[in-house]
Amino acid sequence: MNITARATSIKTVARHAGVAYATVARVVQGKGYVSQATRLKVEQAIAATGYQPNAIARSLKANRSFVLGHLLQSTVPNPFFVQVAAGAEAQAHEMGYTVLTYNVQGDAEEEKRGVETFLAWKVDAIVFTTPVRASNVSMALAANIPVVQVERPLLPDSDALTVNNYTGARAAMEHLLALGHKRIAYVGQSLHTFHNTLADYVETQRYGAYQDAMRDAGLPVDKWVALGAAYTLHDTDAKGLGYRAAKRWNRHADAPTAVFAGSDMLAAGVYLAMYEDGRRIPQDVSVVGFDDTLAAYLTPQLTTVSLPARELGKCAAQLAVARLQPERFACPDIASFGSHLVIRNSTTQSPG
Amino acid sequence: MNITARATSIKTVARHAGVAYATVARVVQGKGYVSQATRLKVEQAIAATGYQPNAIARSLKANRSFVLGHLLQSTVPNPFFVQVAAGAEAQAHEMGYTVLTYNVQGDAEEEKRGVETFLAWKVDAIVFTTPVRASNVSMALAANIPVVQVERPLLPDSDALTVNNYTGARAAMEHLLALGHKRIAYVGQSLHTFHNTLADYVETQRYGAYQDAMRDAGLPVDKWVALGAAYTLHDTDAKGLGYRAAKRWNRHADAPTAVFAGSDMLAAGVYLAMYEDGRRIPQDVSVVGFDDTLAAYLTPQLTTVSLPARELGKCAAQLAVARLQPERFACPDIASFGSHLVIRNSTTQSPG
DNA sequence: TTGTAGGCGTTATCAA
DNA sequence: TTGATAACGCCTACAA
Repeated sequence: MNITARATSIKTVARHAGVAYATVARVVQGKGYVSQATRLKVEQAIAATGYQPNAIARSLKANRSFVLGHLLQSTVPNPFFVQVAAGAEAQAHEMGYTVLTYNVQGDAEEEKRGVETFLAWKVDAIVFTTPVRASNVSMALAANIPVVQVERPLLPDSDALTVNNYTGARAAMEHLLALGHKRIAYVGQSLHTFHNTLADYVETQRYGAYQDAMRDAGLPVDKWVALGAAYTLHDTDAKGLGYRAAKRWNRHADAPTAVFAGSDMLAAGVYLAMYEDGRRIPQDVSVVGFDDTLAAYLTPQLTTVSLPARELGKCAAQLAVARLQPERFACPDIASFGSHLVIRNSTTQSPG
Repeated sequence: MNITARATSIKTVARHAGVAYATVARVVQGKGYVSQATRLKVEQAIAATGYQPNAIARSLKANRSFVLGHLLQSTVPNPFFVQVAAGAEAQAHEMGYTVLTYNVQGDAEEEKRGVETFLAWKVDAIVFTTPVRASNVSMALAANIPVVQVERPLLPDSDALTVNNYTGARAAMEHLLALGHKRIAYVGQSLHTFHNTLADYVETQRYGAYQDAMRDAGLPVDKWVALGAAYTLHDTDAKGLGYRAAKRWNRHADAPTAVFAGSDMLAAGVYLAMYEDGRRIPQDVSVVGFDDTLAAYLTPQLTTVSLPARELGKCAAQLAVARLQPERFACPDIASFGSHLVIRNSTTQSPG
């Protein structure tokens, strides 16, 4: 495998067709004057030599790569970010852009390497879904290219796509309350120890909706709450926070009749604990999840709050491109992301 | 946002330091003779200007990008390929390479665009996990760069990493047989209608293990079999083939006491059907899955066959790099991938 | 309508 | 030890 063998360039084609290579360039790009006869000659030469334009050279010259860099906070086990990525790719392709995806797996140093790689390769814009460390976002911004932060912005200085998690979470709570539940537990991601309202955006909304709903219903806000790691980055097992919290609650005679879990993965752990302790879902205890990732694969299928993952990705890509080519692409509506409750079979009337 | 603003180059640094730009290049690369004094001057200039080497220019010159292109057959809903991708990235980074990941989502045309993109960007090697269409693999091979096909090779002409699915599948069957099950059903991916032994590698092994085990045990091989789509690319719902097959089987008085599902996603569907029909897992019916993706999130936790997803990715990356730099990196052992049974809580003695 | 030539940011080969 | 310069493949004035 001779790695230094170069592919056929515009020059090879030109020699083959007996024209200057500027002529080949004109044919390839389809602009500028070229006579029918020479165009034909060149096209034949291109076919014969199997010429493919070199994007690297083109990008070096144009200072423009038509590539978007997409940093994913993690890809396993929570598939949410992967769904965002799929949306971003689809939208970008439609607009003539390519997306390079870099999985950070929750590691800020890895995220730094990702940003550096993207900057070295002169991507046209960078999307963070979601950023891990604020300084990495700063680094991207310093390159003076469009930056989009999806779902959990860490810095206020760039475009950000946030989802109203409150409405969906509140709807979930109202759903449980309407079913007559009074002892409703919450298990979710703990807030950052340092005070960063931007970073805590999502958790604050989910947990806040729980607190507000309970308070408004005249129910205790702090009695059944477990905060911790809602998404375990490296394991693939339901026996995390949700499992442990539910096991603990189940030891009480007046155990909760409903659990609102801050993620589907936590809900899966709650399922397991309930199964082990002989509490049936939904007859004995109702469960609501969040994210709609695992939900439809669980038995019974999980009532959960759905987020517009794919749309977020599409919007992020469109926003980045709109910043790059405002004359060609309109800025999408970035204020419209909501969450909504999907009622399946894990919730029912409170047993009393 | 002025997208044509160019970043500081080696020239800016040279001017800043009052040296020729070749000198800066020597400092940046750390090779060639540079006096202590000028090195210091240059380093200060680099810091002052915030210079970052331009990978595009470097790659154009060197005809070498230190980038691997990774085509993923799909990323949602089945997370298997994503796990492979994470392994490939980790290994590549260790060897000084970057991985660009391109999600194909099962679409052969999209895969074609992916290969074209990678070739245009002159990636050093291409990994298919797994290839969708043979001609796309051919296209990659035609560029005369290392090509690795992971798990389901479509062409025999390149490096391929395959997993012995038979041993794990056979172990699953022996497990069920040892538990006294006689009416064991199989639900899995249908074979290709066109005869391609390479493409059918995986399915043939899983289904073949079922058939062999049943035959060797003197049990009927064709009685409880459902073949179809084991991974639904676009939906996120358990109500697919596994669900439908189990619902159908459950209508018989002598319904199977065990189900061997060719994927965890199918097993999730089987769970749902059993739940709806009041058949308890594992007391009334045992279930075994394949892939170990959803398994630990299901209730009860699913006995399944685990594949070395991460290791496959790592090996694919190492293999590609070994082909590129045989003097620096050894070729990994590519013949050692096995599958193994992970016994959890979805299997028990046959009820009779 | 076509050809020539300069430059994008590097690296590498010569001279100086 | 340093500097000048020619590529790499492509694009684009400008000249012919």
